[in-house]
Amino acid sequence: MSEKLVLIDGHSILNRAFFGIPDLTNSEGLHTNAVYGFLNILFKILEEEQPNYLTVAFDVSQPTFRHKMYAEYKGTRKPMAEELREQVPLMKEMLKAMGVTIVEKGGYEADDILGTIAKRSEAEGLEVSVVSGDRDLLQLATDHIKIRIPKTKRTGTEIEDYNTKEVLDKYHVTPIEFIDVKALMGDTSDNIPGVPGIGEKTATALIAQYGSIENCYAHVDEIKPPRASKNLKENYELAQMSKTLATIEIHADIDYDLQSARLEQIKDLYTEEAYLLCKRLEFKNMLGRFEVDAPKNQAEEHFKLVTEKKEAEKIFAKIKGIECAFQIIPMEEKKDANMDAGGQMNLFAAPQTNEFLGMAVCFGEKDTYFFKAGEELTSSVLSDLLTHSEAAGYMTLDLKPQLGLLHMIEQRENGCLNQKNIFDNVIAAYLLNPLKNEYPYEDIAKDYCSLMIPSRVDLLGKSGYDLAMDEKPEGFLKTVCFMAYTAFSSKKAMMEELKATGMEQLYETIEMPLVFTLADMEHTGIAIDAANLKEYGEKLAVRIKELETRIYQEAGEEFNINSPKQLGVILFEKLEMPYGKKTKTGYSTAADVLDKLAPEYPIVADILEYRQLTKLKSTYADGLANYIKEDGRIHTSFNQTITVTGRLSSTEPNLQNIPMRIELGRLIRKAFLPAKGCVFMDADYSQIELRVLAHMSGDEKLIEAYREAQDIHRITASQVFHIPFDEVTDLQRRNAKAVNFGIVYGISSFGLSQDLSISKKEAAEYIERYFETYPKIKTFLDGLVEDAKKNGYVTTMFGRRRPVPELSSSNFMQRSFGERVAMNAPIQGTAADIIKIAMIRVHDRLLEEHLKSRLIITVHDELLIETAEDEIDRVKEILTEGMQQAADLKVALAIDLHTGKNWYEAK
DNA sequence: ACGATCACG
DNA sequence: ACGTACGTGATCGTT
Repeated sequence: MSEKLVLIDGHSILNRAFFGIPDLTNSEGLHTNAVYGFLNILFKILEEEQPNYLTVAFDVSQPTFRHKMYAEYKGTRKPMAEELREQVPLMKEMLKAMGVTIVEKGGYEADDILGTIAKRSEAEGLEVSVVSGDRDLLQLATDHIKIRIPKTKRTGTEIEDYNTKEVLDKYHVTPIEFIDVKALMGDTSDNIPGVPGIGEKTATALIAQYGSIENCYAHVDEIKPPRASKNLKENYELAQMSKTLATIEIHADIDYDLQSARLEQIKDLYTEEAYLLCKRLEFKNMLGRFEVDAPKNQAEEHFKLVTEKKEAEKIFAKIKGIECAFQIIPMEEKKDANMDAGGQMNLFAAPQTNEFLGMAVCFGEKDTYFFKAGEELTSSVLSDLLTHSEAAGYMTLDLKPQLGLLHMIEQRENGCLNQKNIFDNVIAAYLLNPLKNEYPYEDIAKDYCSLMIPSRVDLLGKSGYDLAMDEKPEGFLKTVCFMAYTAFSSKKAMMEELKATGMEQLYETIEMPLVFTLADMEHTGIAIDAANLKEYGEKLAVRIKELETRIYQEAGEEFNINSPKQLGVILFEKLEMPYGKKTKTGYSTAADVLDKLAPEYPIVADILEYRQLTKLKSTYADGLANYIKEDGRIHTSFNQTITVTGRLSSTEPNLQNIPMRIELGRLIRKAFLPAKGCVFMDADYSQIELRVLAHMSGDEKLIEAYREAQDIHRITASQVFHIPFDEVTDLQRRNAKAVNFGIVYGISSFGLSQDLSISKKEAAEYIERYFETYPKIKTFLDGLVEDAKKNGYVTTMFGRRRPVPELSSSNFMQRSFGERVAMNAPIQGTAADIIKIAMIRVHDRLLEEHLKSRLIITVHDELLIETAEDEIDRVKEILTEGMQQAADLKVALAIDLHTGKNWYEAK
């Protein structure tokens, strides 16, 4: 069998990948989508073809001969998008790292290089595949040269293949004739002028009949229709030039050594260099290909396993007076002491004494230990050893879940390990770059120590830690040791970076203390009346059943109402309702679309109610019940490193989106109860974001407005529309309120017009009047966008940063998004900073005064305290003062405070 | 795994 | 001409 060569049109495939794959950016801000897409196509082709040779051709950036000819004819090509341009050198670097032969030569386009190499190689008896996104290359197709055109589809990449036969079938001309077709019809994207008035149809017909442009002219008077004949006669030179432009050079003067392009096996591409580059570009799922080749890290040689208590004590004694990193992996599910795997009682099982599987400790380049929890050296013993080790300072990755295991919940101190001397590298990494979704240890090691270390997935695969401990003890040990090693090694650089970016204070006085506050809140949890929840769910079920029956009747058939796809077909095809919007996948059935149809079609109103009720039942009534623990309470997780603005988020379950706006949903809050002898005390900031805006912009009129009126939206309306306060209509107030919201979101006339159902022009007028009334707000917001453009980030009052990479995008939509983000982030972020300060103060105060009351929930601008009945007055003072004095603004930080015997009443 | 939808601030 | 308000998470259906 003959040998195989794969030739790739570098720029063309890069280009295709760039437009086919949504924007990807690594944490350095490098755009990487094109490189990523290119590699995917490359690997797919290689795996399919298993070629013996591989070569990639690139254009050189200077204008080429063919290009120049056309440039004289009509301007120049459109410049390449910046996000793509920066990926060209990156792509070449990647290919070089993989040892792939790259051919490029000034004066030639990639087409010419591909054509020349393809023809030469064919002559030498090879099977050639040319991979390109460009149909121009079809002229090269023969029985031994296959043109492969990848298409990015939703289902993945599909490749169209063309040999002579496929070209004939699809275009009704031979590959050589294809040149002439192209020359006649022209191609704007390829800068081929073509003959005016001749399109694809005529060109194909002419060439199919006459075989070439030259022969067309030989018979030009026979040609029909006469219009085509006339056009041809008048544009002879243009046709000639087009043909030259369309013809790919196959005798280019290039040096190409086939043997140096040899590829023994695909695995040869997975070099260490390429691995490192993939890591840098953060192509995580690409790394799987490199399995065996992950380079070893020096530190790994010094990881030691310790199981003896005596030895452990000796090692912990060494930590005194120096810094030490520790890392515990909590058990994913607490194993019940007396149950066996099947959940049966097992009276003979040893009692479960270990709360965690082991602890890694690192206090030097050559001192990383893994202490495996066992019978004598229990997790509790390990905790004590650590907390009494008298280190000068500690570091760890993701402290919060470890605090309980170290017996530090609700205790401000435990031995010498106290909250003042712990550094959490993940929290620091989040502050330094809040854009990432996760902060795995290998990223921290890479970003702050330039260390390349194997990731958890490299070492353990995708299995959970618990399983890994049993199945891959080696990998488990290494993972935890690498985490401690990373925490130890990166602290210094991270601390310096925090100082350099002005976030040291934010880190030390807000984020770190908050870790302890949140741990306490999660630990306390909130009580739920399961019976109440169940009853509520049953009530919903009855009504849902009714609605279901009616909807099926009205539709004339049964279908899945929860499927937007099926619902779309029923409403817009079967029942022929006018559809408003469309989504990528079909008709939109979103609430705002259905709202407009509801008055006319009873079925739509029923569907809306059905949606509402099933949402309440599945997410809240049934959903929350699954999270009730043995203590009758729900313990949510407050995540501190998720949002880009500095807010917290809540998961498993999310207690920050419990229904409120609609009465029926709001009733769920009656199932949230205070402990016996307690009431709920709930306080929320009144328009904190608008107040922050007033302060940060320094706009006197808005500040003044806050000093005198309770109803800020009404006074805004009065000032913007120049009417007396008492004469503001409800509509005017509603409009003013929408504008106030819009301002905080980074206003756009389109967004406001959508919200108020008015024209874009009217919305623009509102905004203009608003800015006339409060001129400093406009100056402030414009300044934020300017800052963001200049620095690449914006900051909150307390120094929190939000990078805004979208502002440098060449895409209008992305850039506009960047502008809105630049306006919103400092406001939303400052509000988040403020409530965090309040939380810490309130929480700490409750502990200092040894009160029984506990802070248990936060919802962005709201705090909920489970308050002992005999402490109500004092807690009210603490909460009020804690929230109002959290920041010193030019306007007061007003709060609304309520108490009640459940969350419904307290809010 | 991802999009559509909808709950909250 | 482009085509959107800012920030989240859970559930469901579809791929």
